[in-house]
Amino acid sequence: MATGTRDRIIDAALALFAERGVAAVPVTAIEAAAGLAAGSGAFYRHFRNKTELVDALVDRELTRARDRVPPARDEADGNATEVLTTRLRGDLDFLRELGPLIHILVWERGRNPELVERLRSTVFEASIESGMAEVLSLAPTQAVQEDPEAAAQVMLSAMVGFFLAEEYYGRPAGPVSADRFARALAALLTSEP
Amino acid sequence: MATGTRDRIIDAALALFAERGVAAVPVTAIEAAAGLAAGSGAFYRHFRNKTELVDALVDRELTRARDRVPPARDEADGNATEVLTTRLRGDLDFLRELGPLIHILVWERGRNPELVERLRSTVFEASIESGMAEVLSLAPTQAVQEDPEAAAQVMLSAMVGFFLAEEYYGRPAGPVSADRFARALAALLTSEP
DNA sequence: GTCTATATTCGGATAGAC
DNA sequence: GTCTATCCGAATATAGAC
Repeated sequence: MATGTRDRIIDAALALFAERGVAAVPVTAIEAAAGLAAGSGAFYRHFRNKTELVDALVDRELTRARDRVPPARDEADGNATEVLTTRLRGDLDFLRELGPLIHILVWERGRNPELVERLRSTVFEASIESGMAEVLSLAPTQAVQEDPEAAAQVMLSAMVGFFLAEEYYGRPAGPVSADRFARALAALLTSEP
Repeated sequence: MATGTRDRIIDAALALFAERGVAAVPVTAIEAAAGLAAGSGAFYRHFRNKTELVDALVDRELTRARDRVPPARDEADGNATEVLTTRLRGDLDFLRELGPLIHILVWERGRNPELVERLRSTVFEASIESGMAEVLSLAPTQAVQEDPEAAAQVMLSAMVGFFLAEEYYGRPAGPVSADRFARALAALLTSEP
């Protein structure tokens, strides 16, 4: 049950941090959400302090993100635009899974630079790289081939921007649904002169 | 000098909030940064409390953003891709000016829903609308014409995503500079089948 | 309007019983 | 491992002199 409590604390903290921010969540609130008595020091039997909890939490979630199996691709359907649209929708779902971690990054930036750097090098650079391969194989248009790396970053940036707008404003932020958005982005990437 | 101090407090708070987050900045630090004695209650002669300061600050910055004169356009140079590239670089500079306000939005979300809604309806919707007009006049390609609203949101999302990556990771986040990014996005939007 | 000083509340963290 | 009780430091906010 010892390890069980530790994980329950991490789960509770993840939800609270994503919602309110790390600094704004007192340890007492974490204890309460984890089923411990608020104000008892029970938390401190599992973590030296709040900082150590954040580190452990990020470790766990980053590992989960890395080990996530990409969903199987239906390679055999439709034209390039359709295939890319489907992939982009899947990527948006992945971003949503990553959401809490992203929010914590946002709140911890400045206070925890090496956390930020880990996320950047682990997730961001890998996304650019795989995005570049994806876009080159599915949308080898002239605009893409001129600078595939930049095209991949446009794709990634658009996805992240849309996701964040959806998260920070009540969803949907604008008149465009996730479906329409993915389709428009795919169409732009695959439109051949 | 009374109003002068009030504005100095807002200036100081804007910088501190953008850097560390609202919750993490004590009133004493704002006083110090505004040239008042830290720990003196001098702050409270100008604002009832920190919440009221945040409201006043957002009011001021939102008004500034609304009243900002868009930089004059050199209408007469180059092809559509070049013109759009230049515009996008200008928009990125505008986003950088808006940066502190965006960071505060990010930190206050959840604690201050009507602030978020004001920013969404004031800035976000206006950006979609003007972006749609822009993209239709400069890049009336087939992909854009099929769903101009979605294309505008792709453009806006990509800009915001790039800007945030630049801000939250040390700049530049990836191997792609702002110039390369703007050019690639413009090329994608204007590439005609 | 700004200062010194202070009352108060709250969050972080520890001690020791069970 | 979790509880009750408690200490300490930091942050909000006020009182009253200048």
